Amino acid sequence: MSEMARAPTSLSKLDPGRETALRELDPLTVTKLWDNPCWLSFRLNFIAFRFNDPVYRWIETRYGLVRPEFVALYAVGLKGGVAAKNIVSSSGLPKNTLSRAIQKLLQRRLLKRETDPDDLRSYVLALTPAGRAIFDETMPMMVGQQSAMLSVLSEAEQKQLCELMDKMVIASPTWPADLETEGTST
Amino acid sequence: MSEMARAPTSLSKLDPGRETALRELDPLTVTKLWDNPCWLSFRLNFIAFRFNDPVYRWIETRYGLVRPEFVALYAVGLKGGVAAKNIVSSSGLPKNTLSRAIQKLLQRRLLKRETDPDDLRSYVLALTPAGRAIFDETMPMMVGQQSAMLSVLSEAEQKQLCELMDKMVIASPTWPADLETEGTST
DNA sequence: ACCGTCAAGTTCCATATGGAACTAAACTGG
DNA sequence: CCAGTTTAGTTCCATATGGAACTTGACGGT
Repeated sequence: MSEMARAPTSLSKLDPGRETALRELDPLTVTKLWDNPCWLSFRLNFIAFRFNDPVYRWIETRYGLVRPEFVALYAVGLKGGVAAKNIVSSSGLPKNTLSRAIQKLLQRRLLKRETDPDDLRSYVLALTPAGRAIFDETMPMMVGQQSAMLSVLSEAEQKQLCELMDKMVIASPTWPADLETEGTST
Repeated sequence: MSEMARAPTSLSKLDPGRETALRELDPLTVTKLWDNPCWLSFRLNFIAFRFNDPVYRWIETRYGLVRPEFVALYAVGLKGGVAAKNIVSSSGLPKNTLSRAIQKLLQRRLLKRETDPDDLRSYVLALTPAGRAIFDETMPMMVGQQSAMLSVLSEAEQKQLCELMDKMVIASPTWPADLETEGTST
């Protein structure tokens, strides 16, 4: 009961040089890192937040694009010809939120679309030159932030990290997407 | 210009057995994984979402606790005696959102607090037995989801992943938190 | 001891968000 | 080829969200 599970990396194993850096972190953060049975979730959310927060703030102040809008623009930038449903299922954002985001991008002429001849309910999306310009301008900033965050890892470690996360994403279709009320009894 | 950076793991290197699982993923997801200069961000957000979404839905339907409320409850459960500011800085949620969440938990007698004698502006938080009960019930479910997600990795790989993310979190105080308008010119 | 600055939490308010109902098109099968 | 069901995208509406201003207490210098 009072014996709480720990993350696979316990604090004691880290070289003491790092402990200086630790003083920068809130004590609760330290607990969430090393005295937390849910170590994965915390690390994911923490690191993702440190990327998303500055990046999306920059984009919003610079272009007036709110997060779901930029998600849509970025997705279309990566792969032209996609439909809203693809962006929904790859981003996890609700479809009405994305619908609105796309409307806004259409109004601002950053995106254009035409009905998909194979499915008249659906639209094929593409960036306008103005949209492409934003995509091209934001990319270096995002890559820069990513590099800064990864700079503490060696090349080999970065590759490892990428591969480990790959495996997880690939396995993701097998994960439970709904937890109903199972498990707690017994 | 049309030559786009790729993630450290290119698709071709993966054993073809996995390609079956890939068919489950939206084509745009596949692009975001392997034709995306920002591979880190996408993987982080994707995996985090696959954890957060089912877990928080379960908690909300079962206990009527919304996400920031559970974040607060979980934080106090991990480390009693913390203050709201600690939860703010470890979670990244805005402080007014957490203020409200804590109010709600106080009303529902899941949390109690008393003014910190050392700083009269601040409160020391603790779980009530009812709050502790929820904490104890949710933990196995969360750990279960985590295990399911990690099950594709070997023990050694899980440890690696944890350590790599550790390094990043520890280095996080050195990352830029604000991107101002620098970089894009030259 | 006093004044300016900063920090912890709260309150206000405009707006983003997401569930649910809706429209229109596409499959399904008798 | 016509009901019944599913899917893409939109609209409605109640509510969560987060920026900014505010209150009260701490802290630093003179």
